[in-house]
Amino acid sequence: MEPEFAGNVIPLHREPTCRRTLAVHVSPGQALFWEGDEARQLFRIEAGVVRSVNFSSEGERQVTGFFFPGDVIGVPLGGRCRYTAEAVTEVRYSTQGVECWTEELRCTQNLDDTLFGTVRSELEASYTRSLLLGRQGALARMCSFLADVCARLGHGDETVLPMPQTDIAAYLALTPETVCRSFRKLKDIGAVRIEKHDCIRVVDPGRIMGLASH
Amino acid sequence: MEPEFAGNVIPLHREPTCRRTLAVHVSPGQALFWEGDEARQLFRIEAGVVRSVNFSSEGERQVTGFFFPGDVIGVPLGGRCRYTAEAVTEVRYSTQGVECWTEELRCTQNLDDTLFGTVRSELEASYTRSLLLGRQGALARMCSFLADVCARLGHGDETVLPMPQTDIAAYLALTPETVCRSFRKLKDIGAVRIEKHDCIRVVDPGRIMGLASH
DNA sequence: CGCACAATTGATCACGATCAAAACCAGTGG
DNA sequence: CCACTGGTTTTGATCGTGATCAATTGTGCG
Repeated sequence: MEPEFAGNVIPLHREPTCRRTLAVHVSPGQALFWEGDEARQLFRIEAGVVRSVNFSSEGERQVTGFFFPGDVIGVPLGGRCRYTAEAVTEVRYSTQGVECWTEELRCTQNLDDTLFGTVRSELEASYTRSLLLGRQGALARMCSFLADVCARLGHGDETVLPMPQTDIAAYLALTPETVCRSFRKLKDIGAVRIEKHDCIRVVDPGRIMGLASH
Repeated sequence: MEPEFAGNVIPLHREPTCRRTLAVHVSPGQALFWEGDEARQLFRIEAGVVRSVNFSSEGERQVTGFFFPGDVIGVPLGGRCRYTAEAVTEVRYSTQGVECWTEELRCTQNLDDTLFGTVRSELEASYTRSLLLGRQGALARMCSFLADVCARLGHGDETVLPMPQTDIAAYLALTPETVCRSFRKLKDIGAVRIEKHDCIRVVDPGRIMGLASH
């Protein structure tokens, strides 16, 4: 696209030519992009929680990942979005054109940071869930999940889960009933506290991690 | 040609400076690399089947993916190998240093092909398994898996499964017994044929795909 | 208040895990 | 060629967990 670099050379360390869109807002339930869309931009989550959702051919819904502030999603692997990204909470995000990103890739010195720093969110997501669902036992899955979320949010010792139990169920391939009952067990042990029916606080991550190993 | 690019430009379409190692062989059960190793090279599978294996903290074994000729594995996401790669059958592969790969990335015109063409194998692997394990019902999981393997191997209509049932079980988070019984059902239906106790042939992919949707 | 939806609790049931044992197969050595 | 061994597959019987069905409570919101 740049006329001054004809044919076979490209600049190194050039300033990015396109800029980042700041402060876009979406409300809970709304989508940032849809499965099958052409992937034209990267989405960087600035605030809030996003879930990735996939529908099987039969209309069966799966939540395949959760994304938090700092995560970058929408990487064009194969040119298309592989899932629908929905806001779980109120969300603020910024976007960046893919051309801009690939250009950055070319210009950067340290590919490892630029490339995998941004792509990592999505990759870790399927990787993590794949391992999670490999565990058998509802409680073990729950605890692995909770440990992971606490680690990623990193709000010190106590963490309030930012997503509803139905989403957790869809993510762990369990029913809402089973998720609820598992939370009850954890409450009885004293690993979590359930305040206001909707707001679950993890108070003993250590205990959780112990149960995760089963 | 070379000296005129001083400082801030690099040539495009330059010939790679490092070459590919050809024709390395490993026998069934042997590892190409280990989980936790520093990722120093890419492995391109030329012949045979490779499985990726992860051990949880408790020593629980999970097969997280299968890789076939043409697939490239060992991409340094985060600098380290995230799994152990074991040969399922007799395997022939070639390697390429990561520096060489990142250099290619810089030189290439079409990032999409170069970058995601090589990285895709691993990504698709966790992505696919994540969705697979999300399905409930042993038979649905089995059939989704079989459909996927047939599609990737693409040996026309009939496909002979190149991995033992124990590996399939570890991949689908099922027991060998359950996998065996599922195969029996598929045999009774006429979707697969079991020849020689060890060698399973998929004869009706259409039927399989129907059952996959459940 | 009334509506819609998430969370909760209980009762029942089915599926897949588990335990146990036999059959099958490949490789090795007598 | 046959006996022996180790690993995978197969089959059967039992058990436990999580799905399912059903109903109530809780919660946010117009």
